[in-house]
Amino acid sequence: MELSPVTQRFVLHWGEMGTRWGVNRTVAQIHALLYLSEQALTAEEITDTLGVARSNVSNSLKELLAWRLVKVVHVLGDRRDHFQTSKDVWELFKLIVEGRKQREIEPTREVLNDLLDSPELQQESIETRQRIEQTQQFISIMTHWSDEMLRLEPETLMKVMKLGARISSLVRRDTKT
Amino acid sequence: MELSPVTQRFVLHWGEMGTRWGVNRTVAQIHALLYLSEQALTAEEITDTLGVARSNVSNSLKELLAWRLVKVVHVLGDRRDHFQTSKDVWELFKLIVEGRKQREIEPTREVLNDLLDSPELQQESIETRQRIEQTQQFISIMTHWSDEMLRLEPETLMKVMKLGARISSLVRRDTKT
DNA sequence: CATACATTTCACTGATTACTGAAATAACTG
DNA sequence: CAGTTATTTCAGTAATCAGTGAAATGTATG
Repeated sequence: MELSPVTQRFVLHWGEMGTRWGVNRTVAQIHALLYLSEQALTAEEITDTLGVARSNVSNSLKELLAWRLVKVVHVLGDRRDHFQTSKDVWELFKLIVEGRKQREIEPTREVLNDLLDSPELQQESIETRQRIEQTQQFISIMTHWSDEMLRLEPETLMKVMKLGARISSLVRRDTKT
Repeated sequence: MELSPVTQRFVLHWGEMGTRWGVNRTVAQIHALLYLSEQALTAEEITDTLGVARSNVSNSLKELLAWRLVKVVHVLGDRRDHFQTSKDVWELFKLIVEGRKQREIEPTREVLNDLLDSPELQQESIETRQRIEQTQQFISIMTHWSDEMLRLEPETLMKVMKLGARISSLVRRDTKT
């Protein structure tokens, strides 16, 4: 499959950024490709379009499936798997945040809890103890809040965001009572 | 400088996570060390404590300075630079979000704007054009919103977060009028 | 301004991660 | 169930990134 100029630039850029986003180039390219594609694509088609090894596509798709960013669909009369991603930016965003939370935050939270439980903690200065505790609390509050925000209806969330900083007046009014 | 068990585990873990957070191990370790340290430390002290090459510390500190996570302070009667990081989780969080926005989002926003401006765009299907446009809009809204949120007073932000999902009722009430 | 100390640069090595392609396995079809 | 097509595994290679240590550069002080 030949890519149009715009699609090609989009896919290549997404690939470049992939590294910064914590996934490799191929994974990001495949996701970009599926995102712009009208139909679900087979691994073979992806391989041809991107010009990478078949096995690379296979592994990358597995990673995208693990992130739940891509799912398998089937086409009548075709035994091959076809792959598809959501076209809904919000949905994608949620999945990405969720994934990153699992990989980038959860392990740290566990370690911090562990440290706060450990008997050696008593040997530390008050400052250190406080700092670890504050870090742990901060992470808890942030993850809890982000969970709640992502559970809201997109429209509601949109309203909240549109409100922006003016939220502060609302909050002040609300908590004053 | 010898590290206590708790500090050591903290520093090592922070280092491990560094890679997932987009910085290398040493950078993350140094940051962790400064975060728990009562006083500002010299590059030499950091080198000894972490057991890495002096030059590695130098480069890592430079990276931390670029993130503005660390700053140089001076001690009377000592010509060496001493390095310090904020102990305020909020402040650190803001700096990290800001840095990641610059590195992970800004380039994409530019490319998308570029694509939307390009003459080749006309060759694309309506669906593709819409998808790119939605992506661009989404990024704009999100970055603008996060900018505003991070500018709020920590206490205000705290209230907003404590409110959590109940924000939706507030918003509904507010926009109904 | 010479010396000593402090810091950075840079070429190299080591470690990690991404990708390939052949071989193995699995899944469907006549 | 033999043949065909689809998919995955895996060992090897390529590419990238992290870290080292010697040499070069910079900077304060007697």
